[in-house]
Amino acid sequence: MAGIEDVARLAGVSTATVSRALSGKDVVSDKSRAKVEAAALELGYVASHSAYTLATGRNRNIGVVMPYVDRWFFSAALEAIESTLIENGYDLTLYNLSGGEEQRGKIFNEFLLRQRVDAVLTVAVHPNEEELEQLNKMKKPIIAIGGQVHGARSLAMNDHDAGKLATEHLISLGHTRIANISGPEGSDREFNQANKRHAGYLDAMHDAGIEIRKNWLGETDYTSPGAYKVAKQMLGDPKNAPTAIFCNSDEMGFGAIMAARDLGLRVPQDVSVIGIDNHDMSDFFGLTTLDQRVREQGTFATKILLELLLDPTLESHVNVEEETDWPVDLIIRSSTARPATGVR
Amino acid sequence: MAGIEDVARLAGVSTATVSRALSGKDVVSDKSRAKVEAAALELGYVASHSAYTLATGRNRNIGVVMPYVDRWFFSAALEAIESTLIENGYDLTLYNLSGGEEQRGKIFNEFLLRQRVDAVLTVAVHPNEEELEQLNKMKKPIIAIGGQVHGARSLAMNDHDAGKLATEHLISLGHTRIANISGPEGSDREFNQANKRHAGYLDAMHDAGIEIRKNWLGETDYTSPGAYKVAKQMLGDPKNAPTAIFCNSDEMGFGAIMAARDLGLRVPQDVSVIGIDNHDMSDFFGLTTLDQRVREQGTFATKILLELLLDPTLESHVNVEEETDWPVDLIIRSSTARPATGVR
DNA sequence: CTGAAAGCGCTTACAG
DNA sequence: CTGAAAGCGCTTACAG
Repeated sequence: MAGIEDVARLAGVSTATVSRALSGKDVVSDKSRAKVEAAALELGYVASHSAYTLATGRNRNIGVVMPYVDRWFFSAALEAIESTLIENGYDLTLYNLSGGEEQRGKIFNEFLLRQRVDAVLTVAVHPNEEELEQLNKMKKPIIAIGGQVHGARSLAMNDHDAGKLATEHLISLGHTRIANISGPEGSDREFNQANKRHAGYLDAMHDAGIEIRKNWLGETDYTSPGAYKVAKQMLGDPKNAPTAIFCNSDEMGFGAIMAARDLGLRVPQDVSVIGIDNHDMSDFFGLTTLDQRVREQGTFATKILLELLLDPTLESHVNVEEETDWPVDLIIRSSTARPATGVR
Repeated sequence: MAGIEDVARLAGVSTATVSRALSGKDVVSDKSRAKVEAAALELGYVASHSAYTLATGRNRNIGVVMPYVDRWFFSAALEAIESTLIENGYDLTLYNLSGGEEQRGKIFNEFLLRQRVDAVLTVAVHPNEEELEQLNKMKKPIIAIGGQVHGARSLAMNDHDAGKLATEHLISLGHTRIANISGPEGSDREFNQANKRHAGYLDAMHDAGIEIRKNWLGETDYTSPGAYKVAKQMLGDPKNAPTAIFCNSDEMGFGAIMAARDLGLRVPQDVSVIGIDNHDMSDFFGLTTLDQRVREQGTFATKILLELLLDPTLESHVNVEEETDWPVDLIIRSSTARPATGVR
């Protein structure tokens, strides 16, 4: 590999001039610049990144931390983040927390401290105080999407309001027998959005003066098979079957739709189903949902981070608490409709 | 951030001793080691990575290149690769090619040449000769999964044989009216496994002496909605409807199953469906498939790469062509069965 | 077993 | 506009 010395020699200038000409952010005569560019091209010169980093303290690299990468929300966010970074000349170093506590500790106490990243973007990860402090000590800005982080910038939809809105959609259609399939409580790997969405459901029902029956409250993991099982139980109940189900996520919604079908119930004539996410498969299932535009969320957060890194006064406000509510769009498809009158 | 000098001062030794004690691969007296470790712990010292890299030429970082990250196969592979790397103290830098030719050029001609990665793992990406040569010039080993790469190590299932096996499963059940839904030809972003799987289907049919009708040959992108549309056309044909469909991927299989159901056909009584992948949702759909154990593939390839990097004689055989066939398992679920006799 | 010092390959005040 | 040189923070022959 050709080094800066080789280029300097071939161009007949000093390494300082090569550096200045190639970086473009310092004054160099047109003649020198041309010579340097020609030499660099001829030698196929690309500046060594570690030397650049050691000299400048800048990495042009962002660390992305997420609890999973093989689930839709996370991979979609990752795709958008990565594309935005590449466009801006940045690398992306991926850390996933799927390896349990030990792996998590390694990532926060070792990997992120090697000064390999200029900033950290977390997706639905809740760093604890100690972890946050580590990052703060290094003066690395952090931004979170998919959930709020205390003491840092974050960008997320309002889970409570989303749960409420989804439920209100069903109520406005005339449903009163509305169930909710919610997620597991307090997992370490994720924000507890399950409870918030569920709370929104409870509020909407309360505001509408609807009493909730016990069998309308389902809980399972965020998967289709989980929701399938729960929905079948709910819908098969001879006395208390709901006419509509609000699922905490679209993947759960798919399960509910399949459960209804397998019971011979028509969606939406017999059962309405609404989810949250706007998963890539939701259109295929005809699932009404709240679009949280996860890719845009990823792009937006990345751009904020990139701008932050350009700010020369960053030092003074590396991490400030700043919660931005990310708006959601209600997308009506073919899985929700007025309940059949008088039936069931 | 504390540097090596701070640790040396606190421990009362030279920086050389600190380096040796912490790396553990050189002889240091127990006493010195203890002092150094205590000092490092007290100061929260973590070696700067760029300095390490500049001094040693090693990055402890692997570049992973894939055409998508938000599709199941890729995100599942990524998850496995990342976990394996973290366990071994390596970072993962992600490059996705979704931004088109320009982005691809940037990645191969700039990012990968910054000497930021020790090796490259490609997933279903076919570097062209020029790209491969660049990588070779840098003496960076490359390993590919999800498709063969000429001039490098690769690990992939045999797409032709997989297509043949899937078709033979249907034939062995007694089907003769077997359709294939294949992928689009020659996409730049992927290996052309579509044609290979399709060729396997053709061979199996030929070997069994079954003549193929024109409407049994479907082609669409690798998605559920695409396959749904194609399958509906096939199954609705009053004269030539198949009794079984081999789909090039599981996601296509989901579409075919849904299409059959929407036509009032029962799976597998009226129509059998088989896919390839063993997608996370396949169990839920009851889809018979060929499991290509993508996560294991990712882990396996990563370990090969890691071992390669430990080999002191690597220089002499950085990239040699070495194609390993990755075995697949036929997983029979509830979407395939003998055709109903005499019906239709 | 240990330390002084060179060197990795850049960038950037500093001086001209 | 340009060059000589210091410096970024490590590792590792080399000598003792």
